[in-house]
Amino acid sequence: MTSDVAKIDGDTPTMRLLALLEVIAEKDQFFTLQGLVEETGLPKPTLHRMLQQLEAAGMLQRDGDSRHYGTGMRLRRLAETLLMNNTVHGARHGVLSRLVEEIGESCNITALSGNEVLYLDRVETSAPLRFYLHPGSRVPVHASASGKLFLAQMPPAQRKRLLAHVTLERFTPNTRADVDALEHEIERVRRDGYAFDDEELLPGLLCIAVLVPGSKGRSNLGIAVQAPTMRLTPERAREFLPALQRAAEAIAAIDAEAAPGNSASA
Amino acid sequence: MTSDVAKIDGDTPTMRLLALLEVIAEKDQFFTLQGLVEETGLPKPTLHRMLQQLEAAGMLQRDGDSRHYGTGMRLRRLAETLLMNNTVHGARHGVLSRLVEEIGESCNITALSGNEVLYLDRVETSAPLRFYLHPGSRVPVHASASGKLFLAQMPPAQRKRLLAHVTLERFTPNTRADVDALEHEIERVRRDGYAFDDEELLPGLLCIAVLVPGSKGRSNLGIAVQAPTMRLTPERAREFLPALQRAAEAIAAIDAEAAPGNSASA
DNA sequence: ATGAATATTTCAAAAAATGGTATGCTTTCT
DNA sequence: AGAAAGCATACCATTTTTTGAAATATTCAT
Repeated sequence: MTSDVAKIDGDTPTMRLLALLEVIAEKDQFFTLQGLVEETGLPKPTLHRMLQQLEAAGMLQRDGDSRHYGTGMRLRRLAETLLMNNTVHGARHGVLSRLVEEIGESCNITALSGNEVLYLDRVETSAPLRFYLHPGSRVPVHASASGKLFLAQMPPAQRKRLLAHVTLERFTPNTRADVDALEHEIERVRRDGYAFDDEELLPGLLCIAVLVPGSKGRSNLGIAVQAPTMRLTPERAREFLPALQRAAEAIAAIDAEAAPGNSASA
Repeated sequence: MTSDVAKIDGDTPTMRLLALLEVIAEKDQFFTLQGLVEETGLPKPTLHRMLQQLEAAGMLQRDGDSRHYGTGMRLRRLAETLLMNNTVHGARHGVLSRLVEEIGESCNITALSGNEVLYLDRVETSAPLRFYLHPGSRVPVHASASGKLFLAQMPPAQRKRLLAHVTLERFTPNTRADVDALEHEIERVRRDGYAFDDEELLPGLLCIAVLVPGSKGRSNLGIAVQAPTMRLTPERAREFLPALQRAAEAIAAIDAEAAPGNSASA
């Protein structure tokens, strides 16, 4: 038989529950306890209890007396409510779309998450030649434009601590793979206010990024343009900076507006 | 500011988590730990742990070193997947099929996701000439009938924020590509209770949509008919309204079929 | 700098989840 | 109809997680 199963192996009950919800969300028809047991590899009594709880909570619904489960109204309403109120993400996405339209290359919004740079959102250019990097993926701090920006604005102690736990892997000849080269580069980034990734992660990929201004000078968001070196040179990339900066400020404005307790209006 | 809050008092960790997700889903702004403490009445360390776990799972996302949380990509994807798949073989799909059979044109169910309209489900007419639009695709809010309905029922502040960050791209001469024209149209839509898309997105495509009634007057679901202008005029489209409305109510009824006598024991 | 507000860690007690095994209910095969 | 098989549900000792008050650390405002 097919082994394309999606075994669940959460470390904690919470993780298991979330993973289970994801499995259930994929279902386009009613499902059974037994089916889930086979699909997830979880013990039957455990799964039974989880489904029972979800049903009691109104998140699932059983098809009559039968043994078929489907999504419940509460779960559907949860999903709808979530998407409906998700205006911050929508607004950010809009800014990103506009930026891509203006400069004609793929752009993304990044955040520092742990020791890595996380792609929060991305809009692709319509040009046929392009790198495919999905939102949700992660790249190392030392080999990405956004990562170097995050490092540059960090207090030295914090940067040192972070770098101590990171392997400076060399991906290409351009990668800043030792601390001295990286610190030197970071110094430059701090002075300039923007960062390049000039084929430091992937050969042929050029990236320029700026920080999204945060509430107190510190920010965890970056915005970046990525393009093949075939189409984009560092010189021309620098011409994108005003547009990038404008987009960054737009995103900062959105976030400030959406942050309760900030000294803005109420 | 007194106790109109939605205290959480789950009996079990699972219940608490689900209730927490619901509270979070309601947020259209970033939120803080402290804010949730006050809103839910849960002890701070407990809540802190829950948020930490959700963040580690990618369900939430923290805005910098700051203390603001927002929804994470995984949570949004979960919601979208759920809404997408939930309909394909479900009762909603049946309603849609019947509607298509009754009026003879392609119909779809839509939802607002972020700042775009998401096609949840679609049933094609059997007529040979037809626009091919798949479920899962997205269209801009300002150039679709459903999108205008969603905008029309939104609180003005939320609509303003959404529109502020959307490019009102002009797809055709009919596109409402500036805010004034759009707001005027939205006013009309709110009055009428239905919306047209009269070749505003694609030349030759006419669309009429109504909202699926939601629980509190607000809904995130729309249902729409789409047809080539060769076959359908706005006048004739209006004749579909009773059938559309009936279908919308049928879908609302399906979604509401959670029996009220199911309060948790315990 | 100082104090106030907030986030995070700690830890022992309490609660819940776990899953092998046992039991009971339904369907299906002969 | 009866028997066998498949599946859902109950049981419960053990393991694991959660809990939340108090303590500590951090950040923010003045």
